[in-house]
Amino acid sequence: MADPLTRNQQLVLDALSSAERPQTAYALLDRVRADGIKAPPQVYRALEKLVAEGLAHRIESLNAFVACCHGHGHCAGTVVFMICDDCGHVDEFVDAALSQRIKELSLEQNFQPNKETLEIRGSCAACSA
Amino acid sequence: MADPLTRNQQLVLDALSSAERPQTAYALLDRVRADGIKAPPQVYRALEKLVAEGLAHRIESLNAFVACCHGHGHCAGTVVFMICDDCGHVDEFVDAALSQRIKELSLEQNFQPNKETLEIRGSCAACSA
DNA sequence: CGTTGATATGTTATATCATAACATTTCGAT
DNA sequence: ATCGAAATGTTATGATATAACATATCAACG
Repeated sequence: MADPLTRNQQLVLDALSSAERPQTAYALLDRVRADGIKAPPQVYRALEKLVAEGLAHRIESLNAFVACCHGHGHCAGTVVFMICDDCGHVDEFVDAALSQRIKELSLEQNFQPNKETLEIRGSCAACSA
Repeated sequence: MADPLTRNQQLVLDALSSAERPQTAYALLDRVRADGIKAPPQVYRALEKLVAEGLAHRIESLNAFVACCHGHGHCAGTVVFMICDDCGHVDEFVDAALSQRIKELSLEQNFQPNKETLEIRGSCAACSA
């Protein structure tokens, strides 16, 4: 089910996990160059696997990636990202009511959902205080 | 409030409105070249204004744009896009319950939302039948 | 009018994000 | 040991987006 990570995948995941904020593929490349990774495809391939395994998420509105805060496996429901445009911090939630309403909406439309993206941009509690 | 559109803005909006599917900025550029628009910044500027006015939306997960199906002004609540990955069709909704839950979630976190992105990718009724 | 200031436009160049294509290596299963 | 699948390395290029600056348009004011 969850394949063990290869060297490159682990390096990219470590770089992502140790970052405070979402990282673009090229920012990650800079962080793993010292480990011998030299070109974008190597990073994108690792990210593809990490995202498929649920260990990382792509933030569409930033063209960047974050490590999944749950550390392993897939989340049960639609993942909500709250993204602070001031400090860059991202919080990740799953809300049952929200997930349920999205499922209902899809059903009403006879739409077969495959992947949902929900990103809230704004100011976090600390920055808007 | 709603400024009248300039020539370039109107050209880009027309190109977007007459398209069946989301259009990238470069696809739009191809569609308005005959009208004398020659370079990406001209398209991106027009799009920026159209999105600000609520006449168009950016689909983050596609890096593409659609004309707002309501034709004018801003939508009351979080806009939900259902995007068919088979035929490319996009439907746009606003759902009160969903919008309300997103507002509540933000409040719970003391997060000041500025912009929400909710995109559901999958197969539409026609394509999944 | 004619000037002025704000906004839009035109243009070039370049930054940033992402993948195609193909050669090589690694490694588990037989 | 060999074979095949998967991962990796590498080069090149495609696709998306914006910086920077020059020019033009146009409404408001004296």
